[in-house]
Amino acid sequence: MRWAGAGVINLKTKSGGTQNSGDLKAIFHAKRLKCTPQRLAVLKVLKESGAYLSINMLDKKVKEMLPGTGLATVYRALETLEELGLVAKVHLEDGCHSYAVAPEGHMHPIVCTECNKVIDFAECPLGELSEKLTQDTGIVIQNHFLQLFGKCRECQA
Amino acid sequence: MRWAGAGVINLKTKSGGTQNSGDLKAIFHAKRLKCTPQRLAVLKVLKESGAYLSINMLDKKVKEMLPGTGLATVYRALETLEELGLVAKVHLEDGCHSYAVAPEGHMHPIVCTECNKVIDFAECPLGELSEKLTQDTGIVIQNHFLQLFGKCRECQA
DNA sequence: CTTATAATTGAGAATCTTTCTCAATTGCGC
DNA sequence: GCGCAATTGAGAAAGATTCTCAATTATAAG
Repeated sequence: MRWAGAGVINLKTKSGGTQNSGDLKAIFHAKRLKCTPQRLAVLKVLKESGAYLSINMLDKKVKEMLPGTGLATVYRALETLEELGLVAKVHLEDGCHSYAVAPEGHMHPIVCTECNKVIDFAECPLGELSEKLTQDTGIVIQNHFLQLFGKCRECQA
Repeated sequence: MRWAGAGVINLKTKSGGTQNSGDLKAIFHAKRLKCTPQRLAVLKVLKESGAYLSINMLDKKVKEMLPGTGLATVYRALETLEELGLVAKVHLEDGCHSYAVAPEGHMHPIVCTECNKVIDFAECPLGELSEKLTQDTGIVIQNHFLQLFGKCRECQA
């Protein structure tokens, strides 16, 4: 079994957005989705972690927070939360999918290769570049995917 | 079954590097790896495609070129070719892994979201940004992953 | 050109990941 | 509270990837 996030506990690097429970309800209800304890638990685990967590790590932590939660529900919750823009999915280098709380605004993550902690930054260099590339190549750039990898302060020790 | 590369045939957008058969042999032998027809077939399929191909598409095309080749061998060949830096693995948005010939030098791909054709560009904006981010955050940036998505000229019609 | 050897392969089994099915449950508008 | 549609849990099913092992093969050495 492969999983990311081993040993990552409550780094709280990300604020995880500023929605309070009422905001969240509204976000769900706006799309006729129910605000269920399972979905909230998945989001809470991600918020408290501040790191990219793999499905398996998430499943484990969600079961601790809300015993009885099924793996399929974790998958479904992540799908829903991603559609709502509340969590972001990434592809770690080993091919394992992981998830983190989605940052607010247009940001990109720096992922610590040791502890999977995430720090987002806003200086996206792709706006200008995209225009230039469109001019040069004729390709209409629609989207981009950018992640940086590095070693965070704590893990440099 | 999901697969990328549907209907992508011989776009020849990428040169696929300049190794001739002798160079390739040397590359393999330098790491005590054998230059087998299966490995060459996988590389050839990718070179002739110029697009990101999923495992299943690759398997299909390799079997056409070299009947009898097993799926496990395609997986193993890709692993080997990736270690040698000859092919690049990507994560398409649906989570499906795909592979393309690795570009020469430091480049990033623009992937057409319609046909999966790949065009690489060299204007990587992350050198300076990485330094700045390291100064700002203390994180030592080691690596980055960048892909652009768009619609190529042909697919805009 | 043989031969010996270690790397590689094919086939299917095994494992892991993700999705699906369906009856039972539960949030939420009324 | 009631009723209904959305959601859940559990396990089955499907899909993706890796493993096992006997048979084959590329390669270096003679």
